[in-house]
Amino acid sequence: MSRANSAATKVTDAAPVFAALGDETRLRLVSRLCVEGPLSITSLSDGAPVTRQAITKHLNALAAAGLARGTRHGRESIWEIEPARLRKAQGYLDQISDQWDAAIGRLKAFVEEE
Amino acid sequence: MSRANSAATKVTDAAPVFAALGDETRLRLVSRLCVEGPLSITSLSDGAPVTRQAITKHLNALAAAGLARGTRHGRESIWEIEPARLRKAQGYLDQISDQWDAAIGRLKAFVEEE
DNA sequence: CGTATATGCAACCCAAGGGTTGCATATACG
DNA sequence: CGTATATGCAACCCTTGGGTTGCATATACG
Repeated sequence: MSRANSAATKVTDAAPVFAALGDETRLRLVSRLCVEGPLSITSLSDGAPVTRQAITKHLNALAAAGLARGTRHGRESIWEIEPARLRKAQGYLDQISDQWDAAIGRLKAFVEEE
Repeated sequence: MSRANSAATKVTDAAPVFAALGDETRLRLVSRLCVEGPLSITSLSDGAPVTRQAITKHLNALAAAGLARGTRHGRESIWEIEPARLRKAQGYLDQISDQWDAAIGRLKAFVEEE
């Protein structure tokens, strides 16, 4: 089942990425940025149940995890998704489920061997 | 790119799952359970840099996220992975990256239309 | 039955994280 | 130039979460 699974990174490296995705507000930001493309901070704050400052903090958290990137254009800073890290997160989950598949395979082989 | 993507769940539902995976200790537990199969708490604690109680807490956190399940056998409780949730987490990431792909597609179409 | 092993429960500690308010700063625009 | 808009910075609050220690409980085993 594993998709093109390039990096053979240590699985535990994924923790910060998952942690970044593990917040509803941030996940919603990621989703919006994916769907609507690059947006300014105020745009992202519109309709959000929290303050603009909170949004800023979350964006910085996403940036720290390498999931998003913001650049200043004039008086507003535009944020966009960093797709590479998203792919990498998928790779991590694939690694884990591959391990699980392999374990199932070994178990089945062991049982049938009896 | 999207794999067999069954559930059309709200993306934000994924947050608790990612949050559960967003801790190095827990991610290591998940990995070990995938590779080595069902294990007892003390087995999982052996070699870990933290206390058995800490491991127990993390296992309960994984259980709360639906990622693992423990059943008591005699005097020890054996923990195993709940693969369904793992698949679901993959589905979430697929949803997000699909959205991103779609956005790219639209952008490209828009540019070429000019 | 007595002891060692495997967990569970509970209280407690402390740092991190999400959220807010208030104010400063910088850029667009008439 | 003056004003409105878009952000940045910093201090502060409070809850959550990871981790620990101490003790109770239950089961395997000689």
